[in-house]
Amino acid sequence: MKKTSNLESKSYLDALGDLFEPQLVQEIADCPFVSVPAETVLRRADDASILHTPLVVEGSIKITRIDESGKEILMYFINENESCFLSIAASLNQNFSNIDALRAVTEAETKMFLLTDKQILRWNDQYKSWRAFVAALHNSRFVQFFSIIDQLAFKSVDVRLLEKLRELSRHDKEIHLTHQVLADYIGTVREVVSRLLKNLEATGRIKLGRGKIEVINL
Amino acid sequence: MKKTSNLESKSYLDALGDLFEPQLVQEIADCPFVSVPAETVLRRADDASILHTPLVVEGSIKITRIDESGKEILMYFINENESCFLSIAASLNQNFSNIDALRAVTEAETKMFLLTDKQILRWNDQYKSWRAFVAALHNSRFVQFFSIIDQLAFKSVDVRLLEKLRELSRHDKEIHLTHQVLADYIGTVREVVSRLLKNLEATGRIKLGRGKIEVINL
DNA sequence: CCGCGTCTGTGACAATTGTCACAGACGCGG
DNA sequence: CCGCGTCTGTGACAATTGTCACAGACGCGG
Repeated sequence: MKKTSNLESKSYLDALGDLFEPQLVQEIADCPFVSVPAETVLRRADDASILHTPLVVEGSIKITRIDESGKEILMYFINENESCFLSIAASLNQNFSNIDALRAVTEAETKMFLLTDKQILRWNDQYKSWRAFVAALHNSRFVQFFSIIDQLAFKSVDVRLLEKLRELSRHDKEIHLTHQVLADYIGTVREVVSRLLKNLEATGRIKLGRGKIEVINL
Repeated sequence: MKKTSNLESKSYLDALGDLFEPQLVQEIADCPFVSVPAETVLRRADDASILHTPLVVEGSIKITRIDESGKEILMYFINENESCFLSIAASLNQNFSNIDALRAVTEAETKMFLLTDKQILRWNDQYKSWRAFVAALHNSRFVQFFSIIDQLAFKSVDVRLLEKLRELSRHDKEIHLTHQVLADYIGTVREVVSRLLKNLEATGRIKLGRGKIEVINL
């Protein structure tokens, strides 16, 4: 985690101007700005301490839930111009019941401002744009959680995999993920994913390579 | 749905005084106050329209999610001094992506004030106590959603049933629910619940009756 | 171009969970 | 106290999903 120059953060602040009042952008400018390499573990599953709330301006952070046995499932990503709704919730609620067993890892090189509890609490009273930002963030997460619950409660593993592949292939027909990661995304095990993918390949709907899946027609 | 007298709502307003500023309580007092009998369907799964946001002061509303095939799973309850986080979210976000396939049914006779979008939007800017209320509501739902996802992703049906029984028996050792309702709570089918309950009875951990389960030792 | 860590493939199998089809028990309401 | 709707019990079975064990392929880094 390296602190970078004020100069570098400048362009990101311009982009934040679309979200926040100038005065709030100014306050954000005074926050620590850090850049974190890809694949950095920001929070281990067994470590409930978060010191700062990240406001991500480039890259993304993958948040997964892990149970005692080590089984894992994807919860959501914190993308550009998003923040961590959980640490915001913790900041706004003194008696917040903390959620643990969450793991946070950067997907790519990720740049973010670090906010403190005090700031978040004050901004929530002071800035309408901040409240709108938090409300939108909550919405986005709620929608995702509904979707996860739907998938787990109602869809079989093969459908979950299919829909995940469709989602992933929306931007790029070539998906660069291992079967293990894909299994964690949908809450199953690698062997099952390998088998199902092999089926899809046999029917010509995808093409498999090491560490990648080429989507033909799903 | 019958409108009741201002007199009846009075005592509930006193209780709301613990949550909200006097001025906000006054505003709530001017909202329509209704009483709804038990087992009333407030919102069908296929009906996405909600006209008002309820602020429940007595009773509770069960919110379940239903998929196309009719399979159902319990999401959460709106209890006393709680509101519907989804319709609040919809009120606060013009571009809110609406969640459908949700069903709302009163569990008992339920009394509530009905709030409008406009009020919720204004209160959010105007009253700190309202913002705290909404934040606490969101927290509570997020915690519940995490728990549901955990259960579905990591726990087998028998464990889910066991934990649900433990939860339900916390207040009363006699649980008054049918196997079907219990199955919907944990996202499985009646036959499975019947079988698992029979096993628990065989090992002397519960006692079964028609429409009730007596918890001995779980 | 060798070696080794990672990733993928696959068979055999077990366990879990859901489906179907029915029987019978319960108890409310007349 | 009869009838009927609802609730529960259960067997037989199928399908899905996960487990284990292992083989082999890939490709990076020296």
